[in-house]
Amino acid sequence: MIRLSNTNQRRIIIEELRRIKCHPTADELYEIVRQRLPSISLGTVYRNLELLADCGEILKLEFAGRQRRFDGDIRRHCHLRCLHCGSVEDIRIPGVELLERELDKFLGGRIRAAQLEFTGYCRDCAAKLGVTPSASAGRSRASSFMN
Amino acid sequence: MIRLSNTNQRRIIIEELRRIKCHPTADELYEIVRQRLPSISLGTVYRNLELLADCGEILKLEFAGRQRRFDGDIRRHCHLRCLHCGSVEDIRIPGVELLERELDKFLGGRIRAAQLEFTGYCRDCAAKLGVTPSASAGRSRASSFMN
DNA sequence: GTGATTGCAAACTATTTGCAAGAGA
DNA sequence: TCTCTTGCAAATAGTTTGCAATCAC
Repeated sequence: MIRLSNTNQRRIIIEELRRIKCHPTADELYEIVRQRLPSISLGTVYRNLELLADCGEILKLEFAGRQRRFDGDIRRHCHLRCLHCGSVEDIRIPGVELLERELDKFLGGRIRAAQLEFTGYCRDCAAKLGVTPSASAGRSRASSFMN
Repeated sequence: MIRLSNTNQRRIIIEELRRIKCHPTADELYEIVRQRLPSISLGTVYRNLELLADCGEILKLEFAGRQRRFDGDIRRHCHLRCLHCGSVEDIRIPGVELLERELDKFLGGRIRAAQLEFTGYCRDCAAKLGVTPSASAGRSRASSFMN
């Protein structure tokens, strides 16, 4: 694994990405980091996010929308992408660990990773738009994990 | 559902996308369509692909930060995205139907869709790069579906 | 005829890159 | 010291948009 030198910029980028619980785009993170390091440039943020993702320090989320997003939490978990605002939310679904273990069995050879992704509505948009579990009735299990 | 008028450009775009079995980008499809309709513009291809995806006639494959791809086959299936060349390949994995049925149980409420995506190497790149099933040994099931 | 669609070109957005100056080991 | 990294700005890549002309119904 590549050893990255410990610059102020890089350290603060990691710190802020780990601290916030959302999944910011490069420019969102740039604005956040700028509050601690006003002279940092957007290019530096992009370069570091790329490097850090290559090293496995952070996660690059490419499945979603137009803009790339980043996640400071590299533990395996699922994401829900909002169809309305494009945000990405961590999602815990009971029983999904079993599915993931099944998925892992497919890894090997040409396949290096498998991911489980969900699309729907984030908490905020669901509330604003009046999305309710009854919107797709008949799938009663759904309501058990949505809150 | 929106009713789209039947223009020559639109018809040929759908026909060609359904005919080819890969997952072209807008400009790849533009080049293909141009062989039948030399005066078509790239903008028209973009506009139609967007509309057709909105209508559910085709599938839009979005990977943030890279090029969008389109799929004329809207039946449920998995994709393998190549880490080397960025191409997207349909992938058939025995047993995946069971996983998908399990995934469907999560749908409802805020969650509208679940998808299973794989990353790794396409057939061509795997051959070129010498990627072999033994690359991640110990996961013996893997070789059973890779060819 | 009227609204939808087209070709063209310019605009826009996200991301990457070249380069000289500066920081880290 | 010497390489890696930074800030800046320009470049690039992919996509979207405005507009006048044209087409489908």
